[in-house]
Amino acid sequence: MLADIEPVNRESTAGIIARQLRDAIMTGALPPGTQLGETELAARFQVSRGPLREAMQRLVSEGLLRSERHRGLFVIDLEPGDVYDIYAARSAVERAAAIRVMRGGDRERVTAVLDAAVAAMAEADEQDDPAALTEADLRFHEELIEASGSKRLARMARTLLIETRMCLTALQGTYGRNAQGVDERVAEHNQIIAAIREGDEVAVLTLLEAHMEDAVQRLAPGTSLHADAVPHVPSGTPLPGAG
Amino acid sequence: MLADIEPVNRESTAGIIARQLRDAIMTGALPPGTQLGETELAARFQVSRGPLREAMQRLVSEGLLRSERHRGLFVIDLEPGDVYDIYAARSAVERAAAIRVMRGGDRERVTAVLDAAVAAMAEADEQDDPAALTEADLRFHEELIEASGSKRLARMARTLLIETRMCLTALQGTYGRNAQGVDERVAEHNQIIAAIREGDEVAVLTLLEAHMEDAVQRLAPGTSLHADAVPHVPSGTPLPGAG
DNA sequence: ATTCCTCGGATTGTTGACAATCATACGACT
DNA sequence: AGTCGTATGATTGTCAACAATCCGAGGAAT
Repeated sequence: MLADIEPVNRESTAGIIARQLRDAIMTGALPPGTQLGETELAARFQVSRGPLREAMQRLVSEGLLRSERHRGLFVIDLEPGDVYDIYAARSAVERAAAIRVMRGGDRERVTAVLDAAVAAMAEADEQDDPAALTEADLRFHEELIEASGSKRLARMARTLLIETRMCLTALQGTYGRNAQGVDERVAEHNQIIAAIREGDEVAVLTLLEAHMEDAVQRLAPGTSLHADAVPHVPSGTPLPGAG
Repeated sequence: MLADIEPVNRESTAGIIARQLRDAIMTGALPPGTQLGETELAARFQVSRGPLREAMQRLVSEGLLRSERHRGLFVIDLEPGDVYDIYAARSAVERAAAIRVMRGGDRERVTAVLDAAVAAMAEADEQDDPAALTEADLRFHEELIEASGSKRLARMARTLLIETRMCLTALQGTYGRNAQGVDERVAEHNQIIAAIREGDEVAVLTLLEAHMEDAVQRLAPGTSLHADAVPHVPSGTPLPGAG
């Protein structure tokens, strides 16, 4: 059995660094608005500035970093309108993923994986671990998209889920949204799983859309996915970034 | 009146080169499978290999280039399954964009812009200019997404439209799909515009989905968006790349 | 004839140094 | 006192050289 022994080195340095940077942004180690000093980061990664810059350019094209010439690279600021934008995009991507899963996907395997994610959510809730809860929540959606088998949906979703987590950490201090809606969230996820298991595509899509709508409501009350296109919150007021 | 005079330089070299590379890939100047020699390209852009490599890393993260360590960067090969993947993703993105346009978008302005694109299509058809026809077709969809005002949908669509054009140029020699379906295509676009003008969201979405489905049918007959998840065409058979 | 090994050219990966630009603090002038 | 101009330190942008790896040609051995 010499299966899956092909990956020898085969990952570029830029790719490795880019992944670590994504993690740092996602977890809040690099809060929105932070400038990424090249010298310092390069020293931390133990590489020179060249590979580091290449990695950062990847994140620029993903929209996670914003580039100002001769000034530096900064973690993007999430303005209120972005919350809507992110969830609208996610809604589109996850809908497409769900469709693909329902038509020809291995529904049994999918529901098993998703069940595990929801179980982890409940577990995290019992232990009052909001970080683990968020992680499990996002894993649910990540697995759903992974199950679609679409390279492009997966790539788009990766960035969107990072931004989602950025929103959550940016807003979790503002609103005390802790134990409040978790039962509801778990229930919504379970309903989606049930619909997948039963093969009811319309129900899956409906539940998924409602779930995304609820998520936006929880994060930015009054800002509906179904409201006017770009809900005109006063722009230029970035969400809280660093501590 | 000192409006919109802010953009002085403010675009990184990597950004400029990346844009040109995207164009080259889109137009087929860099066909699928082509290796991008750094020395040669750097000389052509009149820069050193540093900025060029940074630009190429952007395209890697967009999925337009594939990186093989110590071997080089290559334009991605489009396999049959990718045609389906691309159109499924486009369908999701454009659907979301259409929703946003229908809810709070300036429908009058949008329809005007889209009308212009369709007019360009008809014009190109009369003059037997398939390249211009494709360009106008893609412009239609690009404008629709632009009108949604969503940064993220626009970013995702940009890559998808490039890949769409890659598919078209890869297959246009194979199938003689020239004058055959253009009337149908123009008609479909016009129907979408009409539905937008009338404010009939359901009709817009239905027509859009049908339009994407037809597009796949025209490109890869037998491969439906609605068929089994990843239609199992024999993998490892890339679409024709270079001449 | 085929296989294996070795060597040389060519390309990629990485680095440190240099040039250009920006931000800030300080001082001069109105 | 306030504003402008200047100098200095720090950071980014760019480059050319060096190291590591890969690919193909050629030859030797079986």
